[in-house]
Amino acid sequence: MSRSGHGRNGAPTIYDIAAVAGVNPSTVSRALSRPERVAEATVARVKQAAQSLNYQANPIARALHTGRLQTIGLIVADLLNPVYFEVVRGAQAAAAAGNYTLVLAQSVEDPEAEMLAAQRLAGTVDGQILVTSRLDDSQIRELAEVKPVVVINREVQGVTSLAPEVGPVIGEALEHLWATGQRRIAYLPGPLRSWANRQRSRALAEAVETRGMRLTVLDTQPPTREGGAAALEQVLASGASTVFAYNDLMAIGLLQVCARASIHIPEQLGIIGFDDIFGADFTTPALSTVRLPLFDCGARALSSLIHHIEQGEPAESSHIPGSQLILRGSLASV
Amino acid sequence: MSRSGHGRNGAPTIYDIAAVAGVNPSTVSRALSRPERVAEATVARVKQAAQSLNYQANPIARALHTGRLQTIGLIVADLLNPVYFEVVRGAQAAAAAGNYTLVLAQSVEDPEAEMLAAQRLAGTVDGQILVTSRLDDSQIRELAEVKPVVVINREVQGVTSLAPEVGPVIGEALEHLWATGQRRIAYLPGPLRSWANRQRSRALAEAVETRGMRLTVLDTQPPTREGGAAALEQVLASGASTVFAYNDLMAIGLLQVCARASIHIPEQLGIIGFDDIFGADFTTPALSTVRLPLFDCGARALSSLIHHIEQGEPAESSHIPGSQLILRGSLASV
DNA sequence: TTGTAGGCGTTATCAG
DNA sequence: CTGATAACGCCTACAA
Repeated sequence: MSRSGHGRNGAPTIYDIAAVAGVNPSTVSRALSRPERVAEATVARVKQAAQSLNYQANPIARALHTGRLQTIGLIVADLLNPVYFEVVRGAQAAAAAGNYTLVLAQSVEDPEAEMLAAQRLAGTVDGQILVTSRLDDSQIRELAEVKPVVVINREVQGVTSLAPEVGPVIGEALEHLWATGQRRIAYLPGPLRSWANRQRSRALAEAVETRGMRLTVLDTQPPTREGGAAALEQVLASGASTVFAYNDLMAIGLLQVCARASIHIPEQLGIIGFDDIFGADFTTPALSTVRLPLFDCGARALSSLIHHIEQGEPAESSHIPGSQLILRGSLASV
Repeated sequence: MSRSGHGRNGAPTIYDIAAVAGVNPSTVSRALSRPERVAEATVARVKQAAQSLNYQANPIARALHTGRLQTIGLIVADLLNPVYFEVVRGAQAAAAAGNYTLVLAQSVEDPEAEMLAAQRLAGTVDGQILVTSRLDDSQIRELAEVKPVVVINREVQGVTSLAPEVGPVIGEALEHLWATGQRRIAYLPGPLRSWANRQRSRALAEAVETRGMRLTVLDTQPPTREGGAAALEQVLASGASTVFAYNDLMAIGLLQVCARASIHIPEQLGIIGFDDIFGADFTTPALSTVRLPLFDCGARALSSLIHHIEQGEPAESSHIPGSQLILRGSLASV
């Protein structure tokens, strides 16, 4: 049977190489993937032939057998949100290093779309990373039963969970505020159902308490500039001298509305956000913020996943250190 | 031969469905992919069985035969550059709509890395999109011979090329400048080898000429904030009253260094950039800029690619309309 | 060390 | 309309 003669797409196959090198196709396969089990001379001839034909192994055919395509799916809620891009970059870097390819999908902030995307992806990838997932714990576990899964910015029992560590850096921020005479803090929350919001809110409450400062938790707002701007009135009413916003977008919205209302930052009101998004230092004054180790989260998620895929056992959950307090003009300096 | 009994990974196959539904596996395949060629009753039974087994077709096995994995590769030079966000989003949206999955890769601004990524990807994807590619025309054509390719922000003979249209909007910008009394314009170029830089530079020169204004082309600078800041001296020396920067990053760098030098924007110097990147309106004054239809470019690239893949013939190259002049505080108003 | 002979899960061709 | 059966390209026992 002539199995040779180029595949559908015209690409050469191991059969073509076999013909050129004068050996059996299976020998070609071996020579290429396990050269130590083939005579040196044969390996040389095969490699030569492969080179001359410009051979590239067909990953799909390989995957059909091994079950692995060397791809990892990354699902983020919203590609527009610059916060996620550092995660993507970190993951991309680690993927390239481990010889994996990243497959990107977007959930559009919609749990159903996210589940759909995840299930579709599950067939094509060797593992998945969910960033700030909107899914239920049970849905996530369901996905994790099929293929290895790592979640970022979330904690799910039984699934490798990675999140930036925020306790220490929030403590550091409060030390700074204390040193500059601030005693009354307000927290402007984001989506109450968000795990990150709860994490930040809780850590802040704790840190404030241990220092004997006063915390006012404002009403929740959408995690956007508009949301931040909308909070102005309540911020002023709270009597707080510094506002911690759930994220930089809200902080910037608040900062800009203050400028329009001629409220001086940081003299009359200090503002600090989370994320250190791109552009956080474009504002006047530049925004102080907590920079999270998002690149590391992405990279770590990937290596955890690769570990799981290749070793067969899930990696441990952990809090990723490396959060930094970024002091800029929106907070008074010592 | 018992072909049934769940695949390697435990997932049910068409053999399992066949057993449950009491038909031949090939009938299952047909009932699922071409129901019109199978008796209604049979289709119903098969679908029922599939549902009850929670069957999901294995895309890899399908791809082995059809040669298509329903995936499209997107290679960008640098994921950190927010300019690309919109392209990615547009592509992602169109991909989802066309039932394709986006595979993302990064070239790290390095032609060799880009070629490597493209070649690796070529095996797994049905087509590729190169954004602001650093490759030679010949290398791109080489890739295009294997799988369909679309390039964005570039023009390559023989390959579908998509780029934002900039002529009209630059004309519009100059009308505005003219109306506010500006006559002497400077252009602060980005990388001279960049196709986008040449496109912008040429369109600007043409538009200035037809209006009898004066254009000074400054020395090239890196396309970063630092590059923009570094140009200050030359900007002042040029005597221009308005600077067109190659991109927003440079424009913002220039704007910020002006603030430090107490040069009033826009009274003493008008500044306008390209891209309308995230954060362009965070500055004081907010940056005027030319917003490019990047989302559309991404979406269009995808539909062109899908057309090519499914119809077998390449789509036409075109300039994508929809560029907008965004007037903010960094230019004087009429 | 190398060749033979399946098998991976699906689709497509060809009879029946 | 449905059932065999042969690819798709690669991998891997097993046999030689």
